[in-house]
Amino acid sequence: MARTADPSMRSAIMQAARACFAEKGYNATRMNDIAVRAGVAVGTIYRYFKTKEAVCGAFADVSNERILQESLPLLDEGRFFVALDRSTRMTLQIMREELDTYKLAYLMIGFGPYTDFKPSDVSVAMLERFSQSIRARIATGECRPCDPFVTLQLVANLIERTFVSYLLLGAGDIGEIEDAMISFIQHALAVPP
Amino acid sequence: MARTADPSMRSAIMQAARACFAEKGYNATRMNDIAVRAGVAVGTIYRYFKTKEAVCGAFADVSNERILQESLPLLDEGRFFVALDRSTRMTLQIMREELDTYKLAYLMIGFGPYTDFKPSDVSVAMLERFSQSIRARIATGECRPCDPFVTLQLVANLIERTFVSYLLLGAGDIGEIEDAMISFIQHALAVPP
Amino acid sequence: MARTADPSMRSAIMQAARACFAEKGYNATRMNDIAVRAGVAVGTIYRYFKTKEAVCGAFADVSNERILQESLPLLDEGRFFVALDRSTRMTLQIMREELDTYKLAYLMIGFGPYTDFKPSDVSVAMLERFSQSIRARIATGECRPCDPFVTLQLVANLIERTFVSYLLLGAGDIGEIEDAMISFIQHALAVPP
Amino acid sequence: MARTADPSMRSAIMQAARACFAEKGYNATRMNDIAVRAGVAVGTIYRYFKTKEAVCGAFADVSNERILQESLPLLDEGRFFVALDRSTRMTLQIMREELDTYKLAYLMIGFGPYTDFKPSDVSVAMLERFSQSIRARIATGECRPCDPFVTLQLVANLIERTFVSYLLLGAGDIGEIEDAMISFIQHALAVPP
DNA sequence: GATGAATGAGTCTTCATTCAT
DNA sequence: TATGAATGAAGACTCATTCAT
Repeated sequence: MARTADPSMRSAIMQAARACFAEKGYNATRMNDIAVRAGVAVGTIYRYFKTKEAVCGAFADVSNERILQESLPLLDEGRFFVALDRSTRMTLQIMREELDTYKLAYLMIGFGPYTDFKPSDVSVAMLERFSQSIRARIATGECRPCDPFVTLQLVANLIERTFVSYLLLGAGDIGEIEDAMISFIQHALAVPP
Repeated sequence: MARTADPSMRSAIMQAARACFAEKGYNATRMNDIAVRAGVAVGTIYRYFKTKEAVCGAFADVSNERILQESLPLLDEGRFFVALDRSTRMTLQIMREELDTYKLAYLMIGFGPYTDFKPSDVSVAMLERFSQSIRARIATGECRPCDPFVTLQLVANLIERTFVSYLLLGAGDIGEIEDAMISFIQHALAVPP
Repeated sequence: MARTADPSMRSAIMQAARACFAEKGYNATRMNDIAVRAGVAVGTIYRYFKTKEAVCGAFADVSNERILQESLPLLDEGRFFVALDRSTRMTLQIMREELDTYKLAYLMIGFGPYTDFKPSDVSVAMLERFSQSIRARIATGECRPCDPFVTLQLVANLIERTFVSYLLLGAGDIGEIEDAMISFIQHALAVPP
Repeated sequence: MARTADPSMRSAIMQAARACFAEKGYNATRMNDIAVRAGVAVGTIYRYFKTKEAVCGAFADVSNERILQESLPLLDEGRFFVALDRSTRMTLQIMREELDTYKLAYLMIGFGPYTDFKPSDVSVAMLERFSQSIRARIATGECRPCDPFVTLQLVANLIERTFVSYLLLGAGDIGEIEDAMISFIQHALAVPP
């Protein structure tokens, strides 16, 4: 048999690409940069991705899995007003840790004609899972009546854009306005205690 | 060299560039595309802009002047709860009309290393002007106590990101969630009537 | 290294290569195409041939054996005028059946610097064998006096080039001009009956 | 006005390309080789030709104009038997002088899938012009009855292929068999004097 | 000043070849 | 021995920029 295909190679290349794109942007990243960083030859990248664009495109459904797994449960625990606080903080924490992923996602917005960009299924799934949590809180009267799906989009937009302003676009340390943002969300959603 | 002679030609080139960038993205736009659209020769662009990046950079201070002129006054008129509604709707309307401008602003995010991007002075000026309006509402007790500047950033982020999702990224017609967003903002800021 | 082990594999590879080259030309044929067609792995080709050029080079002595075996005897049978007809028709028939072989031979002409191409020994041998046949016909007075070797080259050139025009280059069905060609050769060589 | 387009540049590039292709073959010729030989930059070639293949393709209707202008008239002068001699010698002389052109034409045969190759209009036109000459000779009884168009194809094939064997493929000096070829053609066509 | 033909450095991509398994 | 994943040199092509007119 031949040298066996290393199943981790595709993701190793993606990880290298993510780092390069996040560091220098799509344009300034050379296929060779990715290859060097991944510790493979240029040609190898092309066994796994048809073009440079395809490498970037592979990040389209960048996973929000961690937010789903770690932030969501917090939304169900304890009083809603407090749960919003905890869940939001955890979300920001995860985003901070996955900085490159979010840099990349934003990078991709500017990447081509906008029509190419579609919110990934994962995000929609995430919103739907969160929706159930909100629905329950509405039922208990802790959350003001609203369309949970739409409202969660608004919250997600708010968090994401603020995160981007601060951590990606260098407006400062997000910690400075974290409290204000949480308070904003709490008042927008929760019936004050 | 730059800012030479005919200032109307400079802005004609910028307008052509904005349209091209918005249509195809920065990467896919050729200097020649801009030239053709502007009805000039490629060489001419170089009398007004040093490089292609410089053409894009000229949009950095993309004007929020209309929002300042048209949305802000509405925030001061009538009851705060209602004023928020009117002002937000007007803001969205302006953004809809200036679609290319916002496309471009988002395009620039993905443009290069993120550190290059700085929120424009105009935006800061805008937030400061709005802040005074909020401060007055806090004084009258119509707005819950908060740091006006930070809070307005949050509102701006929420509106902008939601606008982008819907109008630029094609998630649907923003009209569908306009009411929900306004309600969200009202509850986040205003002491309910 | 070369001519290793299984000789049937070597010829299987050559057959696959011939088909590929004839179909797509030398340039457009990938080593992988040949491998797939031969049902072996790319690496295997390299156990039998040092390089891609070597695969092509192996066709240099493309066999004219069939023409020798099947067309030549016809040239000796019966009256020369008629023999020319039968022998030429048989030659064309064989060429038709060995289309790929001739495609390949022509392909090789365009292959590299022309100096690389040498008429194969087999062809020379063929011409020499035919020469004897012609010499005999000159002796009987059926063929006009000429240098048999040179004259046969001319006949071969005529047949080959015409065959190529019609069957390879798609000028039409060679049957349309087969009679004219035979008549042409008959008049050029034979003393009319 | 800008630097004016040099109308001779396209043909200068083609001439350089012809020389390179004839010298090293299509494969071994680099776009840069052509550029250097033509005394232009690589990019300039691409203003006149879309691809490397296109440069080669531009030779498809390589002109037989000289043969038409210089060999044809000889076919009408004097007795047919002699005219065939003179016309053929002139044709070979022209081909000798236009060696690169013919090298290229043969090179192109091996270039791609054969179906792409079409005899150029010029060639067909040439055959048709020659046909009239032959028709006249048939009328006078100097040429044996035949389909002039088809027969001329045969003659052209014979000359071309023999020329290629000798001058391009290095079988020797065509002068060695020139007499034999002319005699061959004379007997094939002309009623002996 | 305006033009647009020419430039050529820079990069993505290909694919013959190698070699660990 | 056969395999085919990995390699990386090599080259076609692009396109921002220049500059002769």
